[in-house]
Amino acid sequence: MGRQPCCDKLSVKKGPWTAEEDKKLINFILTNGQCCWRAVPKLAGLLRCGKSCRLRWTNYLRPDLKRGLLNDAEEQLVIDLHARLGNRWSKIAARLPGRTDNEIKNHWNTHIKKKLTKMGIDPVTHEPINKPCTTTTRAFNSSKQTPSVVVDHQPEPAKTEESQVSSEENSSSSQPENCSGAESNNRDDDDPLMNFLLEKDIPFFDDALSWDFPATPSAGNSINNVSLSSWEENCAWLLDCQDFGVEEFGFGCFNDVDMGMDMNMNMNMTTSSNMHLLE
DNA sequence: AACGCATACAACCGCGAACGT
DNA sequence: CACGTTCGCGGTTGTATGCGT
Repeated sequence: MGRQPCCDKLSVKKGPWTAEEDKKLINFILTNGQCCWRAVPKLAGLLRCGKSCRLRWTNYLRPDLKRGLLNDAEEQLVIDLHARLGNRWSKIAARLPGRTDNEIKNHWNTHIKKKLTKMGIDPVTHEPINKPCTTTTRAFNSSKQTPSVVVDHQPEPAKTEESQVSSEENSSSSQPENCSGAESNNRDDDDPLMNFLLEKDIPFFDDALSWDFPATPSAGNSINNVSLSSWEENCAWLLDCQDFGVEEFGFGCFNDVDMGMDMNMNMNMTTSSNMHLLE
């Protein structure tokens, strides 16, 4: 039947987004909400394809994104989850509030892979390097850096792995790259912490405290000095948003609580790329 | 200062799943 | 149930920036 191109390639702009485009997209999404990405560019007056708009929004412009490098807790969590889920970045990202799959994927490829390799651990299989691939697979114990051995009892995909994750995520054809597809069997059911983590879509690591509506901006900073590097900048960003209609942006949720502390959480758009919005 | 290489990350592409008709 | 459309995901690429020589 042939796939219809997601957009008319000829009339679509590609490459880095400009501040103007960002403004248009933010303005549109916050005014109208996320609906039918295919229609967004037209309605927002952008010469981009819907796909590109969605990506830009979800990976970069969403106000609830954290910015900055993953902290140790997050990084360890990514490793743990990767050991269990493989390259299912979206699933991993779902456990890290404010982080995107793209961000985690990039961080994995640029930082964690190397780190694990240095530690003598194969970042793909999470097994010690130079160890031949066997039916025994390793997974990180959730609370420790050292890998814990989990015996792969049999090749048949055991349905005993943790319930939700397995049923939901094993349906994916993309098994982790672990040898002989053993990944699906290395979910240590006995690990209550990981079971909990994988069952709940709620923040649980230390840094998630920053999502608990810190009482004051300073309190927020003390909790999360990665993402809250510049509260003033966040304020400035939001104020700038007002210039192009943030009143209608639909941040109604912010009315309930102190604006400043909410921006700590939701407006962590402090990278230089975002700051171009201030210009 | 200039060049080349390495690194980090934003963005693109293609595929498959989900959904609607 | 078949087909078409849209969306989301994961892999990959392109480019800006940093660093060493």
